Amino acid sequence: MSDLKKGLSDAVAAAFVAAGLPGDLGRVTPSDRPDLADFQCNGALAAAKIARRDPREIASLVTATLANDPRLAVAEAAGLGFINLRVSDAALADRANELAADPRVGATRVDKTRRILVDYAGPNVAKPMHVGHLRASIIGESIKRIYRFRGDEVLGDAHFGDWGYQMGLLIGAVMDESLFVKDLVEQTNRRVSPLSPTEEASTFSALSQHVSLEDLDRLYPMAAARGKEEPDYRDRARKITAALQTRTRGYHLLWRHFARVTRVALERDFHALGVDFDLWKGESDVEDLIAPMVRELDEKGLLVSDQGARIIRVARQGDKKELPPLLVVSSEGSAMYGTTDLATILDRKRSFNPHQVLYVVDQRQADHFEIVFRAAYLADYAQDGALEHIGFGTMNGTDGKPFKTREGGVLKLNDLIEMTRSKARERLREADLGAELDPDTFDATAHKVAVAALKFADLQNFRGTNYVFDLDRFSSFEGKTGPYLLYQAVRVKSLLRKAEDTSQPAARITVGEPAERDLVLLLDAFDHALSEAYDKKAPHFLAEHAYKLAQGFSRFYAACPMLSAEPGIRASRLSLARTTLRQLELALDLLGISAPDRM
RNA sequence: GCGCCCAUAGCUCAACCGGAUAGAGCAUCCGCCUUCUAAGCGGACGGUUGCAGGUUCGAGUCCUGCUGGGCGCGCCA
Repeated sequence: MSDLKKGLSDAVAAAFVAAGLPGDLGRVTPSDRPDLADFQCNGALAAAKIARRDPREIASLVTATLANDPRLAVAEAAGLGFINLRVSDAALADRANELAADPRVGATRVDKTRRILVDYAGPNVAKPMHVGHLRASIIGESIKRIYRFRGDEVLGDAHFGDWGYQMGLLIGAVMDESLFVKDLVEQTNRRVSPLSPTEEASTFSALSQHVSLEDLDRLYPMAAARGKEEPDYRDRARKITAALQTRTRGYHLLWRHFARVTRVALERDFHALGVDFDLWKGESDVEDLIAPMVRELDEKGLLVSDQGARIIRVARQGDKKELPPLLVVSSEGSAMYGTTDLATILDRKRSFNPHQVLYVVDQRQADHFEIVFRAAYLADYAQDGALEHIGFGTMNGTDGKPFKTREGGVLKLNDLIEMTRSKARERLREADLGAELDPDTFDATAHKVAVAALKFADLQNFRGTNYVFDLDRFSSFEGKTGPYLLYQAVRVKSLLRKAEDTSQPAARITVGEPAERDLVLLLDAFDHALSEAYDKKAPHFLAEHAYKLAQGFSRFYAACPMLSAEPGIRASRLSLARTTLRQLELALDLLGISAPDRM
């Protein structure tokens, strides 16, 4: 099944070929002039250039061929050589019925399934998520869903920051604070035999009594600050880190506890945001790969000694800018974050062998990824071009500077969500919506509204640009917002409930009113928006579509009464409304947004 | 200093390999609830697409230069 755009493009292409011109000139796009046409083709203008002929003449030639096409009510040459196409109501109705019968509501699949790994969010042990994690989570989740829905085999990996110096800092800080933990860890450190599973379980349970996520939240910033100030404190943390890396039992056990409590809380928070990962591969998971990897890189002749460190040079002839090398081993003998990234690429090649890895990470890391990717290609850990950095802009406050709280601190993600949720509750009460809902449902609804507000505000912008985060604007819930989209979905649901004919077999859709035409044309444009979002790794194409669809529905809703219409019209319109709802909810789902039943 | 990104309506953002009259939302103003949820719908106002050149029948889009802003530039991640 293909959309009208594609079907008409084929027809126009054939007409160009019949006129002795290249078929790819037949590309059809939605019309810039809805008053004149539904679709247009500008190929005659381009043809005029290459064939040195009059564009109007070519356009007339093409439209003459198209005159017999039963799908077209109008095919005419206009202006300088535009080809204007208007689809017949019957063809539009056919397309609408096709969509109504399609479980995917018009969305096609990719021709060839690939294995795709999406690396996004990147939460850290013991560090609460802040607004900076929001974009990565939102965009990454949507890209993951879009790729999966289009037919690829996709894994989403949280890329958990669970290793390194900060772990040493934290272990030290926790032991300072709790004598119990200190004793437990030191005792375990001295053990020669591994703990049995039952011993492990009871130790974890004991640790849970003494070290909570709140403790970690509180201790980490303190420890990080002391590490900067006090050399002794820093040295101890380094020693603990080294001991952790050699699996010293007590440290390792405590570290596993950190990772556990953090991950449980993070998964809960992510899930509330509609963000779920298939993998929680941590930096620690590739720790064992690093030493052999370094040996192998050395054998491949890629490692170079420089200023006491071991590096891979990645600069190429013709680079505009001289890229720094990848630092594989520091002069102190430790692995750098680029080393871990490289080892992760190797690990993924072995475990999943992805055709493509998408790194949904802040744009500022562009150089870093370029360096790591080049090193990976040199080492043959990935096929040239298989690694792609999907950069996004920073989230700024209304002053245009990176988002900060009023006190100048970093806003925790949970606080942000709670602020949005409370605005949503307030707004629901004001509008006297959801008054009949029980308290639990009311809260769940407010939560959905809040998530929609946050996510849509982000996803309506192209990911590459910075954007201004303005909670007041987002939570006003008027205009182009997530709640608007939910509201339209809820209106359809309410309508269908009232119609009480959800069990009735889908009625034949007919098209007559302008609002009906426009709505069907919008429904038809879904696959294109989805493909664009897929190809460009840019969910905003889909967000834009969802918004236009909601808007189109709202116009239709205002212009075309359903429940009071005569039976044939009523059934047709209800079927159209139902199809719209399905596509709208599908698009929202691909954005990571879900609509309540009532609000 | 070198490099990357950005600059579109008062504000926040779109614009499908270069095409007709550059579109939405907010804000402002005017209309529309005895009928399906007014978080809605219709309408008005609002633009020399940062500046200057160039390529082209045609440029927000491509090229060059400039101005202004953001970011990055090996032993933190």
